[in-house]
Amino acid sequence: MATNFANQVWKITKQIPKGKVVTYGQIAKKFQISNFKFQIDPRMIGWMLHANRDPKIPCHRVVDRNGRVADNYSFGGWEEQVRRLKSEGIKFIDEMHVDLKKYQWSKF
DNA sequence: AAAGTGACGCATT
DNA sequence: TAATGCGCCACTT
Repeated sequence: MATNFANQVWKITKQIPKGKVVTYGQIAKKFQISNFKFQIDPRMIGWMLHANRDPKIPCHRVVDRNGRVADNYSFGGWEEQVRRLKSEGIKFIDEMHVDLKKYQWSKF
């Protein structure tokens, strides 16, 4: 940990505004247009967050491209992730899907 | 030091 | 429309 790559992931994740979400693909894409010469896979993004499970990082604001939360969420399962998102004002289409049209952070 | 593992995404079948 | 396969690289053991 504390690799350059991990730091970037965390940095980006921390920048996600409250009440917004981003997809793994978005983050991966950002690496492509950034300094990174490597081709970054969406998998690695989630992998980093899961492997490090740092409480300081709002990883509940990261969902997949369908707006679905991670079923293997580290801090108490996906229901905990849903609970956190709801407490930020995010509404859910169904039990596990957020409304990406409304809440996706498109600042990238 | 090497191998296994993985919160995804896209193209193809 | 749903299911399957592959790509890709850091992290853990």
